[in-house]
Amino acid sequence: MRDLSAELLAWYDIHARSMPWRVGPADRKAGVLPDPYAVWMSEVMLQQTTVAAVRDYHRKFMGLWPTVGALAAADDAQVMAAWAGLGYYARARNLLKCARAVVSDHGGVFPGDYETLLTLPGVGPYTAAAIAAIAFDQPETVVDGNVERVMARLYDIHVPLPGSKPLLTDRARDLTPLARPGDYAQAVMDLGATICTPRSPACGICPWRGPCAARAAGTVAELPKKIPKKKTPTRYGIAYVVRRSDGAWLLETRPDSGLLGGMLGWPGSEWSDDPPPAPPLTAEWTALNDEARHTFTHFHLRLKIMTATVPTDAKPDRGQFLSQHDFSPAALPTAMRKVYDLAAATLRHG
DNA sequence: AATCCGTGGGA
DNA sequence: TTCCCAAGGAT
Repeated sequence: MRDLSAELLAWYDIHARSMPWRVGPADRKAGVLPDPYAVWMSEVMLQQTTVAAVRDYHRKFMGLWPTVGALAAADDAQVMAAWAGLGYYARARNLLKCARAVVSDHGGVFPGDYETLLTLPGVGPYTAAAIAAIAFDQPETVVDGNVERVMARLYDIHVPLPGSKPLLTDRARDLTPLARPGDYAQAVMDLGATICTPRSPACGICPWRGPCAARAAGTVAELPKKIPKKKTPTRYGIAYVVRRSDGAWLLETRPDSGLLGGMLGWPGSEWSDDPPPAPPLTAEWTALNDEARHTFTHFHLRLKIMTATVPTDAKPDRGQFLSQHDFSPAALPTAMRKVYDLAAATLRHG
């Protein structure tokens, strides 16, 4: 078989995407490797998340916590607030766990081998391989969504995902070169992100157009096959936005596990499959006409919003008041921020 | 093994 | 509007 990796690396030398946490192919050839901490940070943020969304967050985190030691010593709530809006909040909790494990178990230095990386919280097969290859030039094979798509097409594999993952991983591993493994890992992903895209791939300018089996078979557009997913249900709930007369907001920190775990949010009802009953007519509550709508990975959410203003000696059963000074809507996950955006207009007072 | 877990952009 | 999708991991 021809050395496909050489053709891809030649393409990468010209077309590599530039990112703040990356070291370009020219510098890498001169022996320069990126900061493992910055690479790890980028890889965790990039899990199921677009490069465009990650850029600002990566810059913010590296500015606030420039080293793994600084992050390990950070306040949990500040890290969660900084992550707000990026999604998949278990990543933020594991980010802290991982930083503290690196400090306590590895002397504050990121391990460079796949097996050890795999033991760290929030670091799975993909991320361990990515850090080992990109930050330490170890010949590990990254298999993300891009690589799965590229392999399925290159070898015209019609077995649907996720069942085909082991097969696609084997193919990807066979292609991984011993030379320039870090560049190669980034090259395959760049190819998938810019040429071998899910819709309307640019096969005409693909460095692998010659050996691509799906292109020869005319099946590129239908690959990779995937198990169809069921449609997302809708759930309903009520959010209570309570403001004290001194301007403080009533908020609660959600439990560490589950949806929006560890994040700040409004007290509210459970979210159920049935629309909530009409609110009882009382003088104290204001029911907003608009409801907050938000779509999570696996369900749509519609939240009725009830607002109230209470005196400074009010004693809430749930949550705690955050002063105007301490509260920022930017610290809320998006679903909760949407509630704030709708409620705040009715709760502006001196 | 299958399910859970966010978000924003694009077709 | 609706659906798909993006550098997955934990349970």
